[in-house]
Order: sequence, then structure tokens, then C-alpha cells
Amino acid sequence: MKVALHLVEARRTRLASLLATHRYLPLRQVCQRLKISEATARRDLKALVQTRKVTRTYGGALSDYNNTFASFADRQQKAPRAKTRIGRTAVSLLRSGMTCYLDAGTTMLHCAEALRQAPVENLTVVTNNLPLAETLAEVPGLQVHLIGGLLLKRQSVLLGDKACGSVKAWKFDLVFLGAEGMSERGVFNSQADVVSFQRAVVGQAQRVVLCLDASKLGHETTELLLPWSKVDLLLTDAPSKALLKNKIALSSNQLIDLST
Amino acid sequence: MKVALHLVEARRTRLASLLATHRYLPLRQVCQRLKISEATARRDLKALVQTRKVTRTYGGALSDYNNTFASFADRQQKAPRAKTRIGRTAVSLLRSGMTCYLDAGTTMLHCAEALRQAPVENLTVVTNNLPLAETLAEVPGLQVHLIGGLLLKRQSVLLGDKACGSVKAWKFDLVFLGAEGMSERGVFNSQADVVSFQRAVVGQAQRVVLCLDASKLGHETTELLLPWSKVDLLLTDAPSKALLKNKIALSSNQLIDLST
DNA sequence: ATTTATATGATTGACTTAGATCATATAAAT
DNA sequence: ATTTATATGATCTAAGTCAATCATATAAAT
Repeated sequence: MKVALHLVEARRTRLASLLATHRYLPLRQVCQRLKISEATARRDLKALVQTRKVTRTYGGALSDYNNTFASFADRQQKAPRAKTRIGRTAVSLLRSGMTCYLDAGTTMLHCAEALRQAPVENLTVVTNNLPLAETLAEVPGLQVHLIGGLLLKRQSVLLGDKACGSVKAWKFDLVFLGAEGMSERGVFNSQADVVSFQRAVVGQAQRVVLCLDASKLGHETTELLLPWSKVDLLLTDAPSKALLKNKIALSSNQLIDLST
Repeated sequence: MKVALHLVEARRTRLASLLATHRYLPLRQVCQRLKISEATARRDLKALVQTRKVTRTYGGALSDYNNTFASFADRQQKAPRAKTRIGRTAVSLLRSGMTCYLDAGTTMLHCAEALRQAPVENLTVVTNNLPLAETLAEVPGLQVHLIGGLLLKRQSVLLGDKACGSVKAWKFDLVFLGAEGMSERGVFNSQADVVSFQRAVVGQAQRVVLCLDASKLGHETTELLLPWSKVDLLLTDAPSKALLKNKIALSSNQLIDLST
């Protein structure tokens, strides 16, 4: 019988991470562990193959080890659907020949994933995020540049004075930034070194796009990254009503509402 | 019919490394690649399973090398012992407070591995090699910097004009370089973009150390990286005699001979 | 509330793989 | 040189896997 969509997704996510930890599972084991029939197991695997998370073998399936950095983190987090949508919309802003900057953070990993699935010709992507760079490195027709800097173990991100300096050599048509919170005053992050780097990037940008899912609404943290006046575009799944309730008033061309 | 034992062993070794690079192979492909019958393929796989090099799946086999990049590269390459020794010696040149550059290449991965196992306090390591940076990112008391630049998919290396420019912001106490060949005239590499980047690094170096195992002796490729006059130190397992035979004459303080 | 769409498990037949057995050629032992 | 041991490929049967089809229960859409 038909079953709720979110349950299906949850099961497939679980299957993917099950495979990620086991590297390989025979079909039989997939059935047992998830308590589903062979038919459903096959269908789930087929779906995961289409999203490139898994490789089918005769009699089982392999985790696609490459993506595990990115997509493993993906699954653990909240609002993955909203982020996927934000990612797709962000990619739709890109045009051939552009130079863009992609920030660190899980939302931006979704942009990278969207870009991998629907590549833009002759695009130059700059980032300070290693997993993101590695995700995009394989995409044909794309130039991936890493900003140099101090490697932060936990976040796999490059930062520091050297990184801020390196950014000066660039001009970005589009800059996509993530953040931890947004409120009436603007957009917030908590790490000072991250913020100063993001500011350096904004300094080289023609157009600044913020990508924030609805869960960020109403949070203020230690550092004000940018006031709304410096944000050219906000991509969010938060409905306009909720924004207004938080006294975030943006002009219509300053906002793309993905709440529908 | 019965076949020489050493041939069998060679074939199985080849199969193991074939699997290591492909991660998974269906039985059919094993037969095709090694040009053997199904029966023999099954027997070979069974043997590799017993020595724990491989895991059988229904219809194929998985490599059991749970590899990190580094340890996998290790096995694939020639002269791993020599490179390990070179790596250890290179690390012994490092002192607390220094800033050093580590080049890309397998020999340098051994340096990184050696450094991970015997960390040097308060050391700044700069590199353009992603796997190397990732290897060292976890080491406590170490600052790892990546040079920014264009990401080359195949080698996981950062290069290009931007990279050469970024290097100018550094001063290195020690620079460790690898190369593809050495002869009377000096040290050689084949990729022009690699060489121009290495030259940029050398320009910022107090002291330049070349790390070349004996297999590189006598090879000249397209690009002359450096003449011997610009090499401050050579770390090699090639015996002095062999160097002299190739008309490489270095002063005693210009050479560390690891051939013993 | 009713209709539509679909996710599921069962079944079936074609195909693939596994493992055992066997004849044979040839390496290794004597 | 002769004998022994064994690595190989062919063949055959049992068991496993796959893709397609179908009835059905239930989520979504209206």
C-alpha cells in the first residue's frame, strides 16, 4: 500500500547511510535491516542510484564513497528539502561565463550538488570549502578555484589573513553566502574569523545573494555579518508573512520566496 | 593445465591491485581483464579472501584495503620503503617555529605521513596538495595552509597564475620538492604548469631540498626544474656511486645518502 | 467525502552465479 | 626420465537474482 512520502524519504536516507557505513550490502541484508520486501529494496536502491549516492552491483549495492563527505553531512541536518530547493534556485541565477563565489556551510553544499546535476557551461567557481571544491572538481566545463588560507580541521574550510588577502585578487559576478541567523537588523554569524572573511568576499562582489532556510529566522548571534541594505538578494523558504513578523522588510526584487 | 606458481601469484597480486583501484569488480570483468575462466577467477578470489585482501560478494568482489588516500597510494607505487626513509629524513630537518613548504607527489605524502607520526611543535606547513593537507590537518601543534589556485581534478593539486601569485605572500625556511627525474643537468619535471609553480615556491625559499628516490636517476623529461647549483640538499636512496656514474657531482653537505 | 495517484509486496519466468565434479596438461618432485 | 601433484577450463545442477506485472491499501489531491 501507499505510504507517506516522508517515510519513504526517511527510509532511503537511512539506507544510504547504512550503506555508507557498511560500504557494501547484499540485497537480502537491505531487506532484513529495513524490513522491506525485495521489490521495495530494489526500488529504493534504484532511486539512490539516480541521485548518485549508491552503485548497484549484482546482488547488492555499494556506497558511493566519494560523496560521503558532503552527502553524509547533508543527511544529518535539518531542512534538507528547503536547502535543496534553495540550491537549485541559486544555480538558476548562474550564467555561462560568470565567476561566482560559493560560501562554506551545508546550504552551499546543496548548491554544489545542484550545480553538479545541472552544470553551467564555462563557469568559474571560487570557494574556501574543501568538500565543496572536491564535489565540483569532477564537473566538466567548470573551473574550480580554492582560496588559499589556514586549514581549519573541523570545518574543512580555509580562512585567516592570508585567505582575506587572496580574495582581493578576484572579482565576483555573484557571491552566495550562508549564515547562522537573520533578524530585523540583518544577517548573523558567530565566528569572527568567518565573518571577516565573508566581508572580504563581499568587498569583491557585484551582487551578494544570501541563502538562508527558514530555521534561521529570528536568530541573532554574536557577529552582524551584513545589514539588509547590503544584501542584494535573499533566497529563503520562509514565507513573506513570517519575514514581516520578524520585521524583515525587503523589496520584491530583493527576495525570492520559496515557501510555496 | 598446471601453471608455474610464480605466475599464479603474480596474477593474484595483479587482481588485488586491480580491485584496489576499482573498489569493486563483477566476476565477469575479472575474467575479461585477466583473461581467465570463471573457475579460475573464483579460485583466485577465494585465495585473496583467505589472505584478507578481498571480500567476496555475490557476483563479484570488493577490495579490502580500507584505504586512506595515502596508504592506498603507498601500495601502488614503486620504492615505498625508500620513500618512507626519505620522508623520515626530511622530517628530521624540521625545527619548532619553522615554516616549510611540502610539494605534491607521492614522496611528499610520505613526508606528511612521517610528520603525522612524529609531529614537530609549532610548525607551519604550506602545500598545494589537498590529500596532504587533509592528512596533516588532524595533527596537533601544526598549522596547515593551502595555497589557493585552480583545482586540478586528477592530481588534487592547486596550480595556475593565482597560485603562483599567492606564493609571493610567503617566506619558507625549508622547501621540499619532488620531481620526475634527475641527471647531470639537474632536476626534471614534465608538466609546465607544475614547474612554473615550483619555481615560484623556490623563489621564496631559504633552503631548497629535493626528495628523489633512486628510480628517478638518469631520467630527463621536458622541463628542467632546477640545475644542481640551486639545490641546497638532495635526499635520495641512490648510492653515491650511482650518482657519480650519472655525472651528478654534489658536495658532501649538499647530499644525504640513504642507500645504506 | 470522493477521487486519483502511488507505494508496496507477491508472483512469475528468464537469466546469472555458485559450487562440485572431471579430464587434462604441465609444473614440481623424485 | 619418471612419477606425482596441481592449476586450469568445461560441464552440469542447484540456488540466487532481476525485471515485469498485478492486486491492494492508503496517501494526496480535489
